[in-house]
Amino acid sequence: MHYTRDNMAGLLRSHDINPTHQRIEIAHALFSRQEHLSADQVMAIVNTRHSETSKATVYNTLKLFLEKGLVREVIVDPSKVFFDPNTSPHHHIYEVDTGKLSDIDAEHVQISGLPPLPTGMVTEGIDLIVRVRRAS
Amino acid sequence: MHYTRDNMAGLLRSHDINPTHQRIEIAHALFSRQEHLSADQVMAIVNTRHSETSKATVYNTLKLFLEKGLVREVIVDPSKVFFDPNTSPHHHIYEVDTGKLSDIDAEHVQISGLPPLPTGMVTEGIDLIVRVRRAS
DNA sequence: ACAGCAATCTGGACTTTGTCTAATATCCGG
DNA sequence: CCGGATATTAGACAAAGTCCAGATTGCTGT
Repeated sequence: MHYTRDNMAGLLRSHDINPTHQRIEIAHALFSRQEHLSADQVMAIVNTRHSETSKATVYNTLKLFLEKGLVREVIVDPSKVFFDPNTSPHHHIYEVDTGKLSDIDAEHVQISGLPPLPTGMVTEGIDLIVRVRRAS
Repeated sequence: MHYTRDNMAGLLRSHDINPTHQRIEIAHALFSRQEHLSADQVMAIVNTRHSETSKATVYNTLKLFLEKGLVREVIVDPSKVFFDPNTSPHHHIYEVDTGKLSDIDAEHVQISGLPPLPTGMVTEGIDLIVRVRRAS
C-alpha cells in the first residue's frame, strides 16, 4: 500500500479527522517517509511544495494527529519533539552525537520487575530509549 | 550523612569541581532535596537565599555537574529538562497530568531482548520512562 | 446560486527555555 | 600585591512553541 495523498484522506477520515488540504500534506510528509520528524522538519517539507502552510497550522495539526492517535510523540532531545508515524509498540535508539533516531520493535523486548503503579494510576505508555554514541 | 554546604564542597572536590560559592548553593539545592529540579526551579531556590546567582551561572553549573557525573539529565517533558541528583541506575515514572517525576530503582527491573547495537556504537545509557495518569 | 455558519487557516506578536558574549570579579601562586 | 587563570554577570540573542483576532474555506438549507 502506497502513501498517496488520496490514501491520506482516507487515513485521516478513519481517525475522525476532517481531511483538509494542509492536513493531507502534513500526513503525507510523515507517512510517505516513515521517519521521525520534528515540527520544523515537517514545516520545511510541506513548504517546499507549492502551497504554503503556516507554523500555527503545522503545530495545531501535529497536536491533533497526536490526540487522535495517528502519530506518536518521541521525547529524546531536550530541544525538540519528534513525531513518529509508527504507532505500533516499539522503542527507540538515539544516537546522541548525530541526533539520529531509529526504531526497535517491541516484539522481542521484555521488561520485567516494574513495581506496581500508585493506586488510581494507569499506564499511558512505556518509553524505552537506548542512548548510544560512536565508540571513541 | 546530611547535605550541609560543607559536605557539598567535599562532594564537588571529589568530582574534580572547584567548589565556588554558587556551585555549592546549586549542589545544595539539588542534593538536600533529593528531587528532580529544572534549571528554572534551581534558579528560584538559589535566589530566595541572600546571594543572587545569574541565569548563565545556573546553566553553566548544571552542565558542568552533568559532565562531571554529579547529576543526571532526565528528558521527559518537551518543555524543560530535569536534573536528577540520583546517579545510581534507575528509571522513572512520569505523571503526565501533574508533571510529577519519581524514581524506580533499576535493581529488580530486567530488560531483555534488545537487538545488538550497530557496530562501532556503545551504549551511553538506557532510559525507561513509564508514563502514567490518573484513571478516569 | 447564495446567504449564513462553523470549522479551519493565517501572520505575527508573544513566551519560555536555553545559549552566547564581552566585561567584571575572584582566587591563587610567587 | 601583581598577574594570570578561572568564574560570574547582565543582557542580548536564538529557537521552539503558543496564542489570538481576523480572513478563508466549505458546507447547509433554500
